Amino acid sequence: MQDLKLSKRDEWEAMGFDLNNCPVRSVLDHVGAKWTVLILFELQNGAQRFNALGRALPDISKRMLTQTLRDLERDGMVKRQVFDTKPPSVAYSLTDMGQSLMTPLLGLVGWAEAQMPAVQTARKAYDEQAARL
Amino acid sequence: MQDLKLSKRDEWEAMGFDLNNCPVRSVLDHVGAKWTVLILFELQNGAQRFNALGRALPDISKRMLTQTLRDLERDGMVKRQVFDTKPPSVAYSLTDMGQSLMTPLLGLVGWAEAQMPAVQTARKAYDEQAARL
DNA sequence: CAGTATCCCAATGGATACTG
DNA sequence: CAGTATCCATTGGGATACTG
Repeated sequence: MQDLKLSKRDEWEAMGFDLNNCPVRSVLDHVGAKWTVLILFELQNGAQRFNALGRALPDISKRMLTQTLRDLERDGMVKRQVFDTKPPSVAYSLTDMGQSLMTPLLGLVGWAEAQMPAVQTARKAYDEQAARL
Repeated sequence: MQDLKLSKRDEWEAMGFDLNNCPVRSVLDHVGAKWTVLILFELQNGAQRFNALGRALPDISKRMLTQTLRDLERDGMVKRQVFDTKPPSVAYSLTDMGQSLMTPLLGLVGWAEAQMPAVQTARKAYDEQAARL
């Protein structure tokens, strides 16, 4: 109980908690990224090749497709498999971890879809109120 | 079955789906924002005043605290209540919708905490592999 | 096919100073 | 106390062109 007077910031620092290197944040960042969730959902249908993914996603550039896939691969959500054919062929698929992420992610997305009418109502009310000033 | 040949992009457009105005994305954006989740968790402890929130959060600026709270208020997650005292006093609290978001959000955060060791292992392996090239 | 390499712009968010 | 107002650095991400 020696930290009774510490602020939350100090507590966190004492625990080695660092916002800029927070594991939870690194996952939330995936969710916040523009294409990650779309790619994850697409990969749920099974392994997909690079260009197939690109075609399935609305308006994603090769640049962002590569980058997002690399980020997911680095964190162990996606597996990249190169086949030594020519022309080259590369397949992307969900790892077990990536697959297990889908459960909480679907929870969040489901909530978002369910609440969407309420959100839009709230937003409209807020904006109209703001416009009146 | 007339859309058998349509790409996913075309399907989505046909359904009026627009990435830049997608309700699901607008929720995911909250999750991806730097301070939202921290604020939401803090508000779970009950209503909090502006400066109290600021003190509870590690290194958030007034600017970002205001902005994040406004974003949440606009979407109906947070309620802002002004007391006409002087000096002025303002209390922020979770709405029912905001409270109901905590369930799927806790699911995601819990998953992130549980997977964090695996993520760090994957990341280290990936980085070492990359360094070897 | 499956990427890289560049360039560039818009948005995010931090620092600081000021206010009713 | 609870904010605004400004300015500025970093980042995210789109467009385009090129490559093994």
